Amino acid sequence: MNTPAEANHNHSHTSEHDHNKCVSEALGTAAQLCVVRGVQLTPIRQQVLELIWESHKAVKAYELLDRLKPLMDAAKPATIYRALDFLIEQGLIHRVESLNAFVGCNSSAHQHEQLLLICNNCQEVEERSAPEVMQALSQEIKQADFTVHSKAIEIHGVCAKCAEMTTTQS
Amino acid sequence: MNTPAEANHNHSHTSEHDHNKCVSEALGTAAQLCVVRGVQLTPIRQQVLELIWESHKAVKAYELLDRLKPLMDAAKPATIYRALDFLIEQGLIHRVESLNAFVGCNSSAHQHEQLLLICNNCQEVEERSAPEVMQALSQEIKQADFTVHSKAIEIHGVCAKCAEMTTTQS
DNA sequence: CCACCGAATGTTATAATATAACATTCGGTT
DNA sequence: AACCGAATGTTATATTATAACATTCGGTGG
Repeated sequence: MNTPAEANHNHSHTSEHDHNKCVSEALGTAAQLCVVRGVQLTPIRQQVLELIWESHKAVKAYELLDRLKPLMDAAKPATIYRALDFLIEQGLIHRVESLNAFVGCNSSAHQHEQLLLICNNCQEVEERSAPEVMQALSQEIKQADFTVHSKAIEIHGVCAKCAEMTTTQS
Repeated sequence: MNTPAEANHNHSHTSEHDHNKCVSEALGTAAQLCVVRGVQLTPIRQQVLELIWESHKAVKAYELLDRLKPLMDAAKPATIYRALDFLIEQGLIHRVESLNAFVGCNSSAHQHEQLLLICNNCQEVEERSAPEVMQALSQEIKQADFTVHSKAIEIHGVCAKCAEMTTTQS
């Protein structure tokens, strides 16, 4: 029932990782978590999650909308934003604040507050749990006598792959 | 020449710090830095910086626009966004990515990449240089073989002052 | 002096992102 | 069958941001 739809993703490292596995794991975990939590991963929500997972790039809401429309004629902005709200609440995706965009979360079951390494060249986002950073951060926040609700740690730059490509090719 | 305009800011800790000093220091430093760098802190830019410094809260672009209009009749969105672009380039303000808003930077002369503690209750933003965090972050980023261009580290929650108020008052 | 240049600003229009508000559907209960 | 709440449908609009071209203005060189 997890749509076959292998398809024509042209993400940059087709050769380097089994993206179908990424997707099926993400969807499988999401389904499990929702059952456990007693919340509904409806067809719309599942579809949006699947669209987000088509790549490891951050995706814009209206880009998702454009991609959803052919599949669901009734899709409107609210359709997307509601699905995104749900997926974020459930920790299944990250909102990338510095891009107003969204990306799948690999570790939705464990934790959701991670470092995001955002490549300005290929747009891919790498999550890192970075325990040392989080530890130092907790210390700092405690010193400031601040009560945390949420964290956004977003690093922009160039990923290893792109750095290599540009130094090699130029 | 640094407008006297003491005025009716109703920021939350009038009694606790000399805000006029904050403002005059910020404007003074900005003026110096711009001279040194050979860039122009024009009247518009200075005015916008001053408006941002009216409080320690993050301010929205269109809110600034509304406040600028009475002072400069020609003000339009582009007026504000251009001034903001300049101030950000010069490190004189921070863009708060998670709020699409802006706040003065206290340490424009030294460094610009800081931790922002954003109070969801009073909207005030505290900058912290957090050297241990930054150190751990550099390590982590190096391990990921990632080349940094910029960092946004934004923590949302409740500041000490607001936490005290709510526990005391309720 | 004046022709020109670049930086800043003025001006109009529109793109891109996001939410509000109310109507409808639909499965599950009473 | 009547009702309920969660999800979705639908229309409208608010909010944030940029594009594109015109104008101003201080300085520089002819």
